[in-house]
Parts: sequence; structure tokens; C-alpha cells
Amino acid sequence: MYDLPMRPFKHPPVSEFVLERLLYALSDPVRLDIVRRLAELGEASCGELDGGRPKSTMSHHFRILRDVGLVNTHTVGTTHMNSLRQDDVNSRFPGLLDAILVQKE
Amino acid sequence: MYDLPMRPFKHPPVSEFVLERLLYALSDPVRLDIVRRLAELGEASCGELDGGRPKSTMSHHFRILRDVGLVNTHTVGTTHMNSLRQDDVNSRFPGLLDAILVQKE
DNA sequence: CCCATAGTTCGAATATTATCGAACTTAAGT
DNA sequence: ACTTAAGTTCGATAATATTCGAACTATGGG
Repeated sequence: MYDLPMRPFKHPPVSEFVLERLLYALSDPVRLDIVRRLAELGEASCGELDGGRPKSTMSHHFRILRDVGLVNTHTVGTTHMNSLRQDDVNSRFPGLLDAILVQKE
Repeated sequence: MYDLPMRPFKHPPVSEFVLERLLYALSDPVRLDIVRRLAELGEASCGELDGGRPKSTMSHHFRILRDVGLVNTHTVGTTHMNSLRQDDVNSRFPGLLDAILVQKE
């Protein structure tokens, strides 16, 4: 009935995670880098993780990471805080993220 | 100096494996299916794994799997026998293949 | 030698994707 | 209100990929 105030982002439930789409999302260097740095930092805004890339480009990659279930985004003031959905991914694909994140580079 | 007799396939050494490319190769449903069935069967010819798809399509996917280091192909008569380079992949990316292959589907 | 079999290679059509500028939206600050 | 900051959305372009038919390349058999 009612929309909650400002819900720009839809995050899929774990039951809708699709392995192929996760793998695809992680196969892009920019996105893999985002995931790695989120794993280090715990959370970060979009702007903190652009490597000088345009906002529109980053927004695109964050959307893909959200859509496949890898990243959670919540709004804090005017910034979007992103974090890895590590527990969710682990529960659905045990060991997958760990196997990827142990790689230094 | 000399070419070995008939070496159509080049398989990359483990040191040249690239995580992003592995993930990309595995993100295609056709290729992921090939990898899963090779894991079950141990080895299989190209023809055994086409699901009615044209040979040229399958050849394309096998080439990608070979190029990234996931699959080894050796010629036996007129057929090409394929197998997973599981030990090689495990040595470079421990746990990755397991995390993917435990998924039923 | 001819022929069938198993794949590869080539070429072209189609579809997806990545990238980025420009315009827009929302939230804060002054 | 005006302005800035942080992202998103839209649109276009360029690069990549997938698919598949057709022609080609062995290899093995009769």
C-alpha cells in the first residue's frame, strides 16, 4: 500500500541469487576491485571507490553489484553507503567469496 | 625448434591464470554446464556435451574454457577429449572450483 | 582412394556491455 | 530560497560476445 520513504534500491533476497550472475558481476575488473575494497573497508561510499572514473560509470557498476546480491546500499544523508553482503553470499554459495577474496590481486 | 606433431591446442600454464577471466568463462550457462558435466564424467568429447547445439557454437565455448585454463583437451583419433584442470585451478585458486561445483544447479 | 566423423575456422548477424557526458533528483548547508 | 554535494538516469557510442551456417582439416575405416 504505502511506499516506504525513499527506497531507490532493491536488494534481491538470498533465494534469488544466481551463481552465473554473481560470477559475471565479479568478472569485471572494476567491480572486482570494488568488492575487494569493500571487503577491506567494511563499507564505503560510491565516491570513495571511483578511481577517478566518472560517477555514471561507477553508478552502473554498483547497480550491477546490487542487482546480483553482492552489495548492500543504504542512504546516509546524500551519500550511498555500500557494504558486501558477505553473510548472505556465504549462506548461498559457501566458500565462493573467500576463494575470490584471498587473492591479493 | 621443432613443432610437435599436431598441437592444435595451447593450454596456459598455471602461472598465467587470471581470476577475472576464469570467472567470466564460468559465468556463461553453456560453459558452466560443460564444466559441471566434466566434473561428473571425468572427461568427455565435445560431441557428448553439446545439448543439440551446433558444433561451431560448442567449439567456441571449449576454446574459451581452454584459453582460461579450465579445460584440457587432447586428441584421440578424430575426437577431442576434454577434462577439467582441477588440480591446476585448485593450486592457483584454492576452493574456487569446489565452491562452484557443489552447487547442484 | 573415397567417404563419414569430429571438430575447427571464418564470416556475418545479433545482442550485451562498458563508458561517459548531460540532465535530473535528493539531502544538507548557509 | 540558493547552492553544493553525491548519485542516478538517459542516451549515444564503441567494444565484445554469442550464435550459427558454410567451408575446411584431420583421422580412421572400408
